Formats: sequence, structure tokens, C-alpha cells
Amino acid sequence: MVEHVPLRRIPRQARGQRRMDAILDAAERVFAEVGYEAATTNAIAARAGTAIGSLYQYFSNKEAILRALADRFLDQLRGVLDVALDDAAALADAPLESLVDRILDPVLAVRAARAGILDLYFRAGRPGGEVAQAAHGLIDEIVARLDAIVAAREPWLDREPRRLRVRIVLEVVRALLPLTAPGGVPRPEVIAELKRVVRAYMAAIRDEVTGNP
Amino acid sequence: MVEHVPLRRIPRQARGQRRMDAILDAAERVFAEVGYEAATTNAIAARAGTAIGSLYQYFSNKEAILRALADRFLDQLRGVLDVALDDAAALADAPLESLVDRILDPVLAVRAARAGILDLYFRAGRPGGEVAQAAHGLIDEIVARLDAIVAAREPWLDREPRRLRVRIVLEVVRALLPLTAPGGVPRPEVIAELKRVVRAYMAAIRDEVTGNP
Amino acid sequence: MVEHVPLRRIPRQARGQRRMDAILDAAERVFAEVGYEAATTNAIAARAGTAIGSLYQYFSNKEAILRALADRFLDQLRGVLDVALDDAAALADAPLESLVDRILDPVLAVRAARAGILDLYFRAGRPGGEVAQAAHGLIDEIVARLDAIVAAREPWLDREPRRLRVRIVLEVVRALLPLTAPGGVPRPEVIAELKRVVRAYMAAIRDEVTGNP
Amino acid sequence: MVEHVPLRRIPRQARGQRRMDAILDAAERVFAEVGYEAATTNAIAARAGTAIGSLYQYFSNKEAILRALADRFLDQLRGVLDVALDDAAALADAPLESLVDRILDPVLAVRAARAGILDLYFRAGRPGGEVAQAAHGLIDEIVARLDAIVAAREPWLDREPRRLRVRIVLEVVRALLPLTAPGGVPRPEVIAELKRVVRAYMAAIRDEVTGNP
DNA sequence: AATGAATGAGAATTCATTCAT
DNA sequence: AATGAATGAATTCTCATTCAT
Repeated sequence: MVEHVPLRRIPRQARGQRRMDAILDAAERVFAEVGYEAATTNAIAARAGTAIGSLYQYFSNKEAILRALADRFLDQLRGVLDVALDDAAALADAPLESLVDRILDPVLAVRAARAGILDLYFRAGRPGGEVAQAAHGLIDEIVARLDAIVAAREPWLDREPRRLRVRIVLEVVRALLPLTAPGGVPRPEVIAELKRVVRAYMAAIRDEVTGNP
Repeated sequence: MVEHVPLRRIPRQARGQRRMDAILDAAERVFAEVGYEAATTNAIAARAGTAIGSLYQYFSNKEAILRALADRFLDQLRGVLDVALDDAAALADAPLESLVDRILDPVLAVRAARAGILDLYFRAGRPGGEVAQAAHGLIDEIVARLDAIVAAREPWLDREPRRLRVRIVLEVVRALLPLTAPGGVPRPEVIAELKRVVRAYMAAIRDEVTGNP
Repeated sequence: MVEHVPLRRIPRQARGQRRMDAILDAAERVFAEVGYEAATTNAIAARAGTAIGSLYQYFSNKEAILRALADRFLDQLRGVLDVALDDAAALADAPLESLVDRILDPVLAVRAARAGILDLYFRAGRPGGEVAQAAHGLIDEIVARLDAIVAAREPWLDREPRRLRVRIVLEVVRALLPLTAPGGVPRPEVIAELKRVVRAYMAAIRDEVTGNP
Repeated sequence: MVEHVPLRRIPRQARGQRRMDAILDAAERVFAEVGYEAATTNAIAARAGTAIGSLYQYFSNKEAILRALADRFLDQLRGVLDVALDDAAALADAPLESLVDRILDPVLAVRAARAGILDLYFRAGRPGGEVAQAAHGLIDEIVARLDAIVAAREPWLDREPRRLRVRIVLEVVRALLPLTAPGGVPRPEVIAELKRVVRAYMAAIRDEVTGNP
């Protein structure tokens, strides 16, 4: 669960909200371009067309911006996952193939639209650093939700191994996402391979349990 | 292939070589602890028990240390891979299972011994930054060598898809390695899953080509 | 013509302008005391009663300070020369004697008031270095303006020899200026000799052309 | 009079003398290229093909090298001046024209051969700095010797104004020397003007005293 | 609320000089 | 004597954050 960001001031007026969004938009672009560590708050403010002082009126420090960005992004992702996972839950008995498509396709769509930020969190940065922590929140939430789906589909799996396997799928996806559209150019053949890895792994798990070859 | 680092001074005396090693050892630890960007050359020198000036006698800047570290590590890895891949080549007809073991086990051993540096390069850091570039060299070499093995085993595969798949396996391994011993505690069950993913994926590829289910 | 300095921040508030001036004043003194190379930005900031960070808000590096100083000084000098040279132009037929006085007296006045900076640029420093370059701009402008006067007075002179001679007069003045008030003590007899050199040289040129002895 | 350099060790063997010369040769080139301040002792040692430690066995510090260089150069210059000034003294009654030639031509020859070092001392560098001090010695000696000649030729001149005028001639020569062969390309027309300035000035002085126009 | 000027600790790097081998 | 490794004070410049206007 992502801790809530120590917002310095919760803006009550639309103008404030607009300004906060502008700062977050700018931060997202700047972080994507040079990474979190190398990004400067002055650069973010400049990109947002704001004075640096205003930035600090909304965010107590650089990390708070990162956290708010994670929150904002998580909200969006949550929306996508809500649909995808509900769908998937409904398809509890559907074949693996369509399940994987149902979940991965929306994620790939999000990644296509927000490559910068997704890669930011998925690249993780300094161990124990701010980015790693913010990413942790994201990942934990996603794991929990996927786990619920798998638990529903395969109730005979034990909790711990199940969680581990979900985590592994997530890590695999996270590792391969950047290859699906390097430099913004979509590579469908990579997407196909990504799905193949996930399906093959999930099938292997199922077959082991059910005793299939 | 990682370019060789322009060392500022090639040590002529044993003392110098010892000191260079001490600096590299220190850098490896410091980079592992706080990451490349946050590591300071003064911290590295202090950890090496050396004056900052000595560090700069051997390395023209922080990046040169990173590169030298990559070179040194690559040498070690190359030794391990030489054995592993020769073995694997010898086992051209062996079942997938033993092939994967032959290659992954030595890599896991290296990772166990040198977690810090491996993760450093595998975490990649700022896009286009120094770490990313140094990592590139490493990865390219590893991909090329694995690809040669696969090409020998499965000559019917086309060059491009083959390379892509090798790359994907590498990325998967790279993504899951940190989970195999988080905080230095080995997790055999994660290793088992790592191997499962790789085997399942490789089997899926083989089956598609041979027409198996 | 001295290129205009890329100021990092153009001050919008009066406070900023005051601070920029303070930094330039401090730099002028520090440069005059120890020379450009030996001057440290920290010393300049300290002398200006400013934090080093503020200095770098206005000037992107040490050279930018030097350039801004040249600009500021050139502005002042230009003002003086405007008057002096206009006067001189008006006296196209006046005897050499009064012409030289008209031009040199204001220059000597500037030098008396701003010995430090004038000597800085006139001492030239490291060949091809920053000071030499900044000085170049100054000198070129002065030569061009003097040349225009001479061209008006002595239209029969060819362009190239004329420019050379103007340059030589300038170099002579530049070489002797520091002797006119060493350590701030004015030496009128040196000024007299300076004028004598210049007049004698100019007379010699005129006499050669007109065929006088 | 130039103070004698604190040589750390007066080399007794030819080998040592050769090494000292090599270091001085190297220093002369390096100083000429980048100036005294920017020259590093390591660069000098490298250029001399010597270890830095050896350099410090002969010279106690960077300034000592500069001083030794001045001494060495002064010895050469002294030789040239001995001939030139003796000649000139012999020509006590010769016309100004030939006197100036007798003195300036050898100086111009030295400058042509040793432009680097001559300009080094004549550019003067940081006020009160090492170069300025070393140059002082040189200049004082030259002034004294020229003054003796002039005193012989024009005994009616008072001591102080005479010295001043000699100094002024020297400064003029010093200022114009660099223009006589910028970038190593000799410019005879500049040499002609240089002589014209000197002659015109000296003639003006003589005429004033003798009451000529 | 907004602005942007000010701050200063801290980072990378250089280089004259010393000293162990 | 010679070598070159070691030293560390000093320098330039950055950037997160505060605060006066």
C-alpha cells in the first residue's frame, strides 16, 4: 500500500489543482528523460511554467513529487486493472490464453501511453532509494490484485508459492515491458514473446499440479 | 564488447596494482550500497584507505572506475561462461533441463558471490547514463555467447527470432536474479521458479517449431 | 566587439541588479589584486558579501564574470571615447599636439579611476586564454575607432599601414599606462613622456609622407 | 640583479647538468605554450623525459624553475647585449639611426629564436606574482646597461629623466616585440615601425635639449 | 498565493610536493 | 640518484530548499 504523500497544502481551488497537475506533468516528463536522481526541482518548475517557490508550496520535497506521481499513476493503473481483473475474474474458467490477454493487453496499452513513468518505477534506481520505495508500493498492490485472481482460479495452490509465482510473473513482465517499444517504436514480435513466456510459465505450473506432462 | 578503460597510469610497481585493486574493491562495495550516481569518489577513496588523489592517478573520473569494474567483472564472468558454455556445447543433444542447469548454476554462483556488481549493471540506472552504457557491453557479450549455443542446438531457427529469444531469456534471468537471494539470504524456491520459467519458455519455443502441443 | 555574456539569470528585481553589480565590483577588485587565474570564485563571492550560489545564479562560470566585466567597462570606455573622438574629429585640422591631448587625457582619466581592470585586460595573460580573448574585443573596438579619426585626418594614407600604425600607437599607450601611476601614485613626468612618444611617432609618419625632414 | 636561484643540488656530473638542461628546455616550451600558472610540474617532467621526483631534486619548486630559466636566458641575452652595447658605445658619435639598429637588431634576433621565453617574461602575468618578479630582474639589468650607453652619448641629461626615458624605450620595445612575428611569421613592416617609434622618440628628446624644432 | 533571489553543504577533480622503493 | 606512487588542500560548480518581497 502506498503511503499517502505529505502534501503541504491540499489545494481547494481549481487553480491550485491545475497547478499541481502541471507540476506533476512536468515532473513525469523530466523524470522520464533524465531519471529521478538527475532531475532537478528547478527544471521541473521551469517545465511546469511555475516558480520554484510554488512547487515547494505544493510538495514538501523532491520525493513528495515522486510519491504523488506514483499515486496518480496508481489511480490510473487501478482503473485499468479494475476492468481487466474483473473481466478476468469473470472468466475464471476461461483458458489461460485469453486470461493472459485480458490482463496484459490493458497493461501494454498503459505502458504505450505512459512509458516514461512506468519505466521509471520499473527500473527501480538506487537500492533502498526513493524510487525503489515508491515502486514497492506499486508492485505490492499489483501483486495483491493478481494474486486474488489466481487464488480464485486455482484454489488448490498454497498461499506462499502462489504469491511467489505471481511476483515472478510480474517481474518478468516488468523486465520485458521496456523491450516492447524501445524508443517508442512498438515491436509486436516482442509482445508475442512476452505473452509466450507468461503462458508457458503458467501452463507449467498448472501442469505440475494437475500432473500433466 | 566492453571497451578497455583508458587508465591514467598503468601501475608499474606491485604496490600500484594492489592499490588499484583496493580502489576497485571499494568502488564495488560503495556502488552496490548506494548506487553509481549517489556514490562519491571521496567515499570510494576513503573506503579503499587511499587519498582521493591516488584514485585519480589511476582513474580519470568516476565513470572510468565503473568501466574498469565492468572489465574486471566481465573477465570473471567470461571465465565462468567459458566453462559453462563449453560444457553446454558439448551437450548439444542433452535435454533442455540439464542444459539450463549447466548454464544457470554457474551464473547463480557468480551472482551469489558478486551480488552487488551484478545487480548494479543489471539495474541499468539512468537511461543513456554511464551505468546503462557499461551494462550494454556486458549484455551484448553474454547474448552473443548464448546465441552461439542455441544456434548450434537448434539450427533451424532464423537468426533474428533466435537472438530475440535469447535476449528475452537473459532479461528474465536478469530480472529474477535479485529475488534469488534478497539481502544475501538464498531462496532456493525462487531459483527453482527461475529455472521453471526458462525451461517452460524454451520448451514452448521448441514445441512450436516441432509442432508438439 | 565583445560578445554579450550569456547571463544565467537576468535579474528582474532591483535587488538582483544590485547584487550583480556587487559581484562585478568585487570581481574587479579581486582580479586586479591577484589576476584572473589566481582569483577564486569563492573569494569574489565573499568580497561581494554574497553566497557562492548567488554568484553562479548570475554568472555561469568564472569566465562569464570576466566577460561581463569587459562589457561593463567597455560601455564606460565607449562613453569616454565618444566624447573624446567626436572632439577630435571636430578638430580635424588642429595641430597634432592638441589632438593627442584630446584623446589621451580622457583615457588617462579612465585609467586613473579604473586602473585595476584596464591593466587586467591590457596585461593579456595566458596566450589564447580567457583574458586574452576578452581583451581582444576591447582592443579591436578601440583600434577601429581611432582608425576612423586618423583616416579622416590623413586620407592619403593606405588602409593597411594606417591600421598598423594605429595599432602600434595603441600598444605603446597600453604598455606605458601602467607606468603613469604605479601603485596609484600619479607620475606626471611619465604622462609627459607618453605623450611625447605618441606625438613624435605621429609626427614622423606625417613628415615622411609630406616629405618634411 | 636577479637573485640566485635556490638550487637544491648543484650537479657535479655532466649527466646531472644534462638533465637540468633538459628540464629547463622542457619548462621553456611548456611555459611558452600555456603560460607559467597553467604549466604543471608533472607536464614539465614528462616533456623532459624525467621523473617528477628528479625534477624536484634539481629545483625546489616551480618558481625555482622559472628563476633558473630567467638566469639562463639572461646569460644569453647578456652575451648578445655585450656585443651590441660595446658596439654602440664605440659608436658614441654615430647617428641615432645606426645606434638603434645596432641595439635592436640583435634583440630582434634573440626574440626570433626564443620568442616563447621572451614573451613569457615580457607579458608579466599576475601582479606581484612570480613571473613579474623574475621579469623585474631582467628588465632592471637591461635598463641599467642601456642607460650607461645613453649616459655616455648624452652626458648633459640628468640621471632621473634619463633612466625614465630608457625605461620607456624598453617598455615600447617590449610591447611591440610580440607584433614583430605573431605566430612565428616575421613581419618586417612591423619591425620598421618599431624602429620608427624608437628613433622618433629619441630624436624628439635630443631636439628638445639641443633646442632644435 | 506567487515569485524568484539567496543559501551553502557537498561533489568532482587538479596539482605542487613528499616519500617509499 | 632515480623513480613514480601517494598525498590532500584547494578549486569550480550544482542543486535542494528557504525566505524576503
